Amino acid sequence: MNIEKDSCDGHNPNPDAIEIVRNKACSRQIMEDIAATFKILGEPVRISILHALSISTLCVCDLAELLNMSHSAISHQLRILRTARMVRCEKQGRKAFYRLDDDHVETIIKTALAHLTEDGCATDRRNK
Amino acid sequence: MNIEKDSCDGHNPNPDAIEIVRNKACSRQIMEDIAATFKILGEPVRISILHALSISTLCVCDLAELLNMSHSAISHQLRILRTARMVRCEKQGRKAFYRLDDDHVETIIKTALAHLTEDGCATDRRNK
DNA sequence: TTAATATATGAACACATGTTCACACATAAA
DNA sequence: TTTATGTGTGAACATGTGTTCATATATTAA
Repeated sequence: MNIEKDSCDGHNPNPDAIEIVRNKACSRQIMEDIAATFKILGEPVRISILHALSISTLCVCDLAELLNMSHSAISHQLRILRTARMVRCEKQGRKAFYRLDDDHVETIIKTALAHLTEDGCATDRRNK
Repeated sequence: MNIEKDSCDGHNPNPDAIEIVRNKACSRQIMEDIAATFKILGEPVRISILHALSISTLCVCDLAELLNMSHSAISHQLRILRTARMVRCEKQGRKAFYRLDDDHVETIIKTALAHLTEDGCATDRRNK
């Protein structure tokens, strides 16, 4: 099949390579789900919260104290993490104690941390 | 040490739990580096680009064709991925062929994908 | 009951960021 | 050289999002 300039005006994409990728491509929905997960992990505050909760169960005011943030801001972030099923909430009296929902998130974070620290990329990339 | 209401106006954080977390806490810089990595992975377009490049080396117009985006938009995204050392560029003539820089990123994405698909969380979470 | 505590949440604001547009730059063909 | 091709990039715009503020809800103490 001699496709050369069909859909591209002036550009010559490689139809074979494109076909190979198309056949192995995941659905757009999967891509968006993966990205949504990473987007939630893409805020330092949320990473700090998850890291703290991986060490100990904490309530909102513990986290506010630890991260030097307002209770409102912490609560907003916890809501996002709750909706994403990354943390779980258990009420005791008027306090709400949070902990990680499962081990998956911690695994992902540790993988990324290993990626950043093992080969010294963290400092290199900071100076770009 | 009877710390009870020193720095918190009206709230009673648990000083023991906070101390435990503080002792194991990573630096803020590490948190920001981790979050920065995830933030880059937090866009569907970039995930799609990385996924495509994990299958085959591709040039800008291949990616534009595949993802149905403008060459400019693709180029902008590739710049971000280049700066983060997630993709590498090799020029051949007037074309620029891109591929993944190393295996770390692919590993992280596959971990997240496994996390989303293994227990059917992807569909559950979409309906929140 | 009333007052205080602990958390949750909607609105508004400020800021960050992805795409588009225009154009610049580099390379190959004519 | 001129022309076409392939990519890179700055500016502007629109959109998304995190924090603050105010307020609401729920629980405990007095």
